[in-house]
This record gives sequence, C-alpha cells and structure tokens, in this order.
Amino acid sequence: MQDGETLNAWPTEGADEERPANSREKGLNRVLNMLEFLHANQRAIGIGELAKGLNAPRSTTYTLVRELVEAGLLEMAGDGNRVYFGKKLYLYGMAYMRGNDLLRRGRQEVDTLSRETGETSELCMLQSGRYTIVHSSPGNRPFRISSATGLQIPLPWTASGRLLLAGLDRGRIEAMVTQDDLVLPDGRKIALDDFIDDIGKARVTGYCVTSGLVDAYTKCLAAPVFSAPGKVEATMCLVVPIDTSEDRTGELLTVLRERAARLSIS
Amino acid sequence: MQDGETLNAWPTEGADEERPANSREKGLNRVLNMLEFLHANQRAIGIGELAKGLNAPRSTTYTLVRELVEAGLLEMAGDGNRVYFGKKLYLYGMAYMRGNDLLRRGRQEVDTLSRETGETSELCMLQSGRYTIVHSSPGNRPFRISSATGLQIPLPWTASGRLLLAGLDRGRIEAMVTQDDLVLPDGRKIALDDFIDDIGKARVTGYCVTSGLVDAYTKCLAAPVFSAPGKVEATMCLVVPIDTSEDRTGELLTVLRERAARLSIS
DNA sequence: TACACGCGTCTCTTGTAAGAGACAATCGCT
DNA sequence: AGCGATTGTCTCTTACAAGAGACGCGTGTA
Repeated sequence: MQDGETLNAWPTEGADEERPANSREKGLNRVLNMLEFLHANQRAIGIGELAKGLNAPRSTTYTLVRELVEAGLLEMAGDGNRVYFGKKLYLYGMAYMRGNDLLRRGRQEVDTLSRETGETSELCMLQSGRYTIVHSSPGNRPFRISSATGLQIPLPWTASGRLLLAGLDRGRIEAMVTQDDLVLPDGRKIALDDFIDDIGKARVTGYCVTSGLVDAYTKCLAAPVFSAPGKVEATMCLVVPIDTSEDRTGELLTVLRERAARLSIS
Repeated sequence: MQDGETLNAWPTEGADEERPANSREKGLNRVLNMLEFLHANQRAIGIGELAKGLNAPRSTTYTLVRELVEAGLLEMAGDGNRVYFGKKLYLYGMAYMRGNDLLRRGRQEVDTLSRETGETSELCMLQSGRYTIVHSSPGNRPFRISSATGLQIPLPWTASGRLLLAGLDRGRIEAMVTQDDLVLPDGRKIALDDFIDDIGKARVTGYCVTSGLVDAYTKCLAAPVFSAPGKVEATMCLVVPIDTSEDRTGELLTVLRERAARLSIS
C-alpha cells in the first residue's frame, strides 16, 4: 500500500486560503477527514492509526469515533479496535442513488454495456474537482482490468477527464489541474497545452480515446453524458486491451456513444 | 407526506440522559440530525425548512450546509436552494458494501430469490436498535408491495424483528422496544409477553411467519442469517399476499430458509 | 524484570464555533 | 405599491468542544 501517508491527500482543495496555523480544528472537519482517510485506504483502521494518519490528537479522535459509531456512520470492524464505514452511510448512499436518475440509469447502462461487449465499463463523474469512477462493471477478460469504484484519478490521465472538462475555459481548466496531475504513473509528463487541445478536440468529436496513459496495456474509450445541452455531467467509458483492433475499437465506440447519448436525454 | 414534523424522530435513543437544557448544540450532532432528517424525508429540502425541521438556528444551518456541500456529503438539488445527499455519501456507501461480505452476498441472494419466486424479497438488519430494510427486490406482482430500502420499522411489527432479537434476554428486548412500537398501524396493541414468546418460538423453529401485521393484505416470511453460531446478524424475508396457500407458503419458506442458511456460513 | 509502546479513559483550560439577531434583497400576495 | 414571509450574509458574545497530557492496563521484547 503505497499511500502510507495519505494524510496530505486533500491539498487538492484548489489552491486557496486555509492554514490559520496549527491550532484548534473543528470537529466536523476532523470527521470529514476521517471519512476521506477511510475511503482512501479502503479498509478498517485502528483508532490510534487514524489519529496518527490525520495528525489529530488521540483524545479527540476517540471521542469523535465513538460519536460516529453511535450514530452508525462508522462501525467497529470485526476483530476489535478498528473502524470502518457503517451501515448508515450505505443507507444514505442508496438514498442518494434513488434520488439521482442519472446515476441509477447510468449504472444500468454500464452493466448492460459490459455484459454485451465483454469489456470493462465505467461511469465517471467529476467529484470535487477530481475524476471519479462512480460505477464500474468488470468485463469477462481473463486478466481483470481493475479499477475500484470511488477511485479518484487525475483528470489528465484519462479519456473521460478530457470530456468532463469540455466546455470549460482555459482558466477553469488550469484551476482544476495541478502540476502533479500532469505527470503520468510512468513518469512521463503531459504538456498542459496538449491536454487543453485534447479537450477541445474531444468537445468537437463527441468522444475521446486514449492509449497507454494510466498503464501501458490498456486503451480507454469515453463518451460524454449531458445533463443539459453542452454541460457534460458524466462520461461512460470502456477500458480495453491496448492492442484491440481498429475495427473492433470503432464498433465499441459506436455502441458506447449510443448508450451515452441515451443517458443524456434525462 | 405524513411525517411533516419528523423533528422528534430520534428520541429512539433508548431512554437515557440528554437534555442539558436547551443551550448550545455540537455541530457534529446537528449534521447527524440533518442527515437523518433528509433520510426520513427522502427528498431534497430547503435550507430554511431544514433549520425549522430540526429547530436549529438558521445561521448555524447555513454554515453547516455550506461545509457539507463543499465536502460533497450534500449536494444542492437541481432547482436551487434545496439540499440532498451528495455523491460522496454514495461512494462511502459503496465502499461499505464492498467491505461487507454479508451485505454484498445478501443482496445477490435477495435478488435471485425474488427473481425465482416472483415475490418481493428483502434483506433486513438491526440498525441502532431498529429494524431496517437494507435491500429489497420487488416481486413481479401487479400490485407492488413496496417497502423502501432504509425504511425503519418497529421490531414488533415484523417477522424479521422476532428473529433479530432471538437470543437476547428479556431485559435487552424490553430495552429495545418502546410502548409505541407495540401499537400496530391499525391501532391494535401487541402484548409484550406475546412478543417475547414469539421471539422464543422463532429462535427454536428457525423461522418466523406473521400475517397482517403492518398491513392487512400481506404475510411476511422470515429466516435468520447467522454471523456466528447463535448470533443473528440479519434476516432474509419474503412479503407475500396474505391469502397465499399453505402449500405455497411452505415451499417458499423452504427456499427462503435454504438461502438464508447459505448466507450464514460467512 | 524492566522498558518501551499502544490502547482506552479522564480531567482541566482556553480558543473558538454555535448561536442570537440585525440587515438587505427577493418573492408572492392583495 | 405595500406588506409579510423567506432567503442568504454578516457581526459579536460566550458556552463549551477540542486538545494537552496524565494515568493504568495489557503486550511484546531485550
């Protein structure tokens, strides 16, 4: 687990104020950080570890955790002193889904798309300025092209990222991308201008394909889902082996765009 | 919507301390109440209304809502000044599900059970002392026997409630049931002793059937899911028309118990 | 046996967040 | 236009939650 020190995981705030110094921190913020931390680590965490990970005082952490557990937002994990998300969060999450047409229908479309094509398919959205996999349905390939739901990835690494930013002006785009985001996992650096060009192209063509960006073995096809004319609310995408033939890629793209368009009507 | 004043919805605390007076309230608690309130109403709520509904001061409510929206736990609903659950809650909820074998597998079992039988099927759990429908899959009957996920119902009203309390001693049971809980929707009152008897029987037989409790038209069949020998972690249940024949009921019960048992292995 | 470490609980202090309330801007109704 | 209700923002006060730190307990290891 390479994110041992995910504590500094949220400076993605944009680039603003904060830092009154080091003094008291509001309880609510501590809680929000705890939730983020758990989400980032995707596993139950000991209370001590949690305190350390967020450098929050131990006493405070104990208090807050107890309150959250009582409220059902967190649960003590089986073995003993570890905590993880609780049932209530699941219930709230389901309520969110029920109240959100796009998400509900999007999940279905993604599921059938991946069933029909056999490829891994995903629904992606912008979540507080970051690209987020909101739902994914694995294909039936022997090697699993994994990508956990809820995973957040820098926008420039993905095809969807290029579509999600379509329609924003240069200023806004720059604001959403840090220098780090432009560095790919393998160390290559994307030029900001290239990225912005890509966005423009994606906007015009109405889809986007990237090859070997996040990893060397996959190609990513993405199509936009509109919530209003011109406003990209989400993307659907397919993750396929990088050596997929031109023809098949074309076919897949057609199906994908069709489904994405159907979602858009909303 | 009959719950216009759900504000007093959380005195279910048990029966304890609280009431320092009327003074200051912790921000975190306000937030927890807000989430509960939204969950109870299942729709986007205006900020003013929210404040009123929780009788929280308006200024505080505005502040907290803003923070939660920034954090992504809440979202401003389409039209303008209403708020509802946010994407982050969905993501956390999905993370919970992924980390929870019982829930994940239980959902599947419920889905296939209702597909195979054509009846409405549910997975239920104890959630902070209340019976909660954690997942439900509608049958294919013309009249929909609805029951929203996340709905909380007094334990004595349901078959599952009797199973979920199996193994607890009288004292604990009494602690989990208020006087109100013993009054059925149609006004009839259940005797506490009868309820406790039922629990005992359910414990021995390993299933429970109730007729016409929550409403006059349905029968409810439930079977326990064990997380450890003797510990009932959840129940699976079927909701069928009250005039379902003895024979069919028997068949359904068999299938149900089989599936519940399969889940139990864990 | 002693020492270092992590856990869970408690107590006391003080910096600050919760809340009261005033304000201007809108909205809807007559 | 005139009135009441609601909405979003701001300021100021003080009650109280966040935090420091001490304590006792169990555990591992030198």
